[in-house]
Amino acid sequence: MAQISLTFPDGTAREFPAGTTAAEVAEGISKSLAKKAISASLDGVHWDLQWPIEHDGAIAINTMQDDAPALELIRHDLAHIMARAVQEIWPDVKVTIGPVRDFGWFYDFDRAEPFTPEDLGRIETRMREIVNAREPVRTEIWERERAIRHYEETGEPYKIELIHRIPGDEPIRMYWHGDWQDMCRGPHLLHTGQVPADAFKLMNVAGAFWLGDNTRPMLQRIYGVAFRNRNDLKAHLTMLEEAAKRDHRRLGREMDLFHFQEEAPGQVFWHPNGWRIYTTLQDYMRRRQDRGGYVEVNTPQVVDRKLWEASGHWEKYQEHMFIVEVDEEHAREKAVNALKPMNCPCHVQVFNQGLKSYRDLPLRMAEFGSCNRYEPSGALHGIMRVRGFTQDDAHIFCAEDDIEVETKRFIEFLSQVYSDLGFSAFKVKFSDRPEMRSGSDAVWDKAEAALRQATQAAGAEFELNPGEGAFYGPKLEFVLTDAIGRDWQCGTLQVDFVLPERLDASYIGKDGAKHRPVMLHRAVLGSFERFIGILIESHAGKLPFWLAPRQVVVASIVSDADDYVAEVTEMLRAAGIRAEADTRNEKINYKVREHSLGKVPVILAIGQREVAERTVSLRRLGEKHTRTETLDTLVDTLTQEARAPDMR
RNA sequence: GCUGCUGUAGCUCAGAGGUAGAGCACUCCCUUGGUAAGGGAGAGGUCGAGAGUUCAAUUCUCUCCAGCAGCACCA
Repeated sequence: MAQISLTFPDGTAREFPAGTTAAEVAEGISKSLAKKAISASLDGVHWDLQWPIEHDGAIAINTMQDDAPALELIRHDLAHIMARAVQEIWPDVKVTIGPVRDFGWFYDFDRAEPFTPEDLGRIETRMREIVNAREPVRTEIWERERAIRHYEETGEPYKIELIHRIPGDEPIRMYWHGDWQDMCRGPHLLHTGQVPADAFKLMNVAGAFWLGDNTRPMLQRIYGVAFRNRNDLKAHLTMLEEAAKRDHRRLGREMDLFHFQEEAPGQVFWHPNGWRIYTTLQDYMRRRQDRGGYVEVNTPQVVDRKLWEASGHWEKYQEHMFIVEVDEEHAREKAVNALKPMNCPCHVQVFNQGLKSYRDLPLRMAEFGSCNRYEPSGALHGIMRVRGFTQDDAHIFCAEDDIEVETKRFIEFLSQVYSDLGFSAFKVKFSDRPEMRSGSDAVWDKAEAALRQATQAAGAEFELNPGEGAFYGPKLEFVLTDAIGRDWQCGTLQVDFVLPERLDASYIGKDGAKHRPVMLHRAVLGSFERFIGILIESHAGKLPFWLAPRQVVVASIVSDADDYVAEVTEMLRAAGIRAEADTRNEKINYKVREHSLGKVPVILAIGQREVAERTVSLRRLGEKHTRTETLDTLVDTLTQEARAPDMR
């Protein structure tokens, strides 16, 4: 029999007969290791202990101490165990797929009746029984035809469809958890008892389209989370509770920032406190932009459909625009307008006024552009995804040769802003051509190459997001994360050779001839609404002093201090601090609690002592101790802190 | 938009086929209290909207609207 050589992590190598399983390799090292083994890593591939090894390679045996493989196996085996439990309870349920994801797994089922919360309890109980029964897991490779015949007999149409989607050269692998069979790539554990019985939990049920395709049937997806031990599970559940407290929708109410109501779904009613954040952020952005070489414009809200037809948006996004029909008595035809869903076509109109020369380029045209989009009802989410919003939008009209330097310049600009606002880490995604698109393949080749090259030149690391580009060009997405780990696109940079063509933008080059400019669509915050949502969640409402809507509350301890409280408040206001007096007939404990919950960064308490000494007792949000300060130092420190990062 | 769930006072929630309750918040009174809830009294609801069943609907049924979770979408 042929021999193979396996190298272990410590560098030693040993010979084994070809076809030896990873379990046998572990056995060969030591009995105790074999007992603890859960899987192997073979040349970086996660390898089932039951799989035979046919070639030389580097091998490591994994135990439950190895985080990544342990969690993957626990979660993946639980997906199968859950599906088995479901089919044991309801034999007519059809199974589909069940991958590992985030902190657990999900499995999609086809069942006529909805799963109820009580059903989840039943499933979970049955799962525990299966785990405690320590049933063996075994695996086989099957002929494609045999697998199809099997699923025809057992009535599993989704599995048959999956088989047809597996490339012809890939083996069809079957797994059994006890007697229950599922087609699966693996790897898996050796028996169900290796899954910790007290470290998983079924979370919720939701609909999900089969194969992610909204023209296919909707299945029921059950989500679960699982960890290596009970404490990790508990920690995760606690984390979710904490995250819920940071939800911007909740904090928006508690801090009195904004509200929504039925009459304007997806549109924000900003309250004074919330609007303060908004305008402070906008003032900051405007200063940054002014200094970043942008010019600011403002363009119409209601624009004739002809412009949207010309830009190509009408064809692709008509369904998602707010249409405004104007029925003029004497007009021969109804005028059909749309609320602008984005600003770019209008910016081209500004660009097109008068002849432009190459000397005018690059022209960086910015607008705090209010847009309206009829977003699908299911997409709305607090102020993060809305139907009315304002972008910190800009279009850079430039020559093709400028793309690289402008991209680099933009990434630097964005990084500066993000770091000012407390986001040092963010993801970058590169999205290339989608199926539905404008422009020839040659133009797309050019645009993608230019953006890719420029991004690499700027030293930005990105992950690829295939097919996710805008219809007119490839894009970079700058992604931030909310309180419970959901990603949101904020900044973006899009290279566009299409719109200038469609809307006939041109400039006179050095050679005296007409040329097409390239447009770079870009936003840093994305929308003020979404970005403020992210800001609130990432700070848990405790915004930095310069952004806090209410910066200081001056609270009286006794009513004899009221006049002095008014004096201090007035003094702070005169210095540009957002200060309020609280002279209500309440105890200081009460006032401290209320304003702490309201996330006011500084509370000044004033009693007889402070009045007599002309000082204040200063308490910062989240801190227990207080300190006494004179009025001069107070105004000094606070005005310092109130300065925006770009003014320091 | 799709699947499921939810909608009762400003907020968080309880409730039952016979036209409603708590805590907090609010108003007033007492209290002048030193850093996360002092005491008392009062006011506050077309039970999301419409239709149906019923002697009677906030409660049951249907439709619509909005919200939540996920999916799909995101120029």
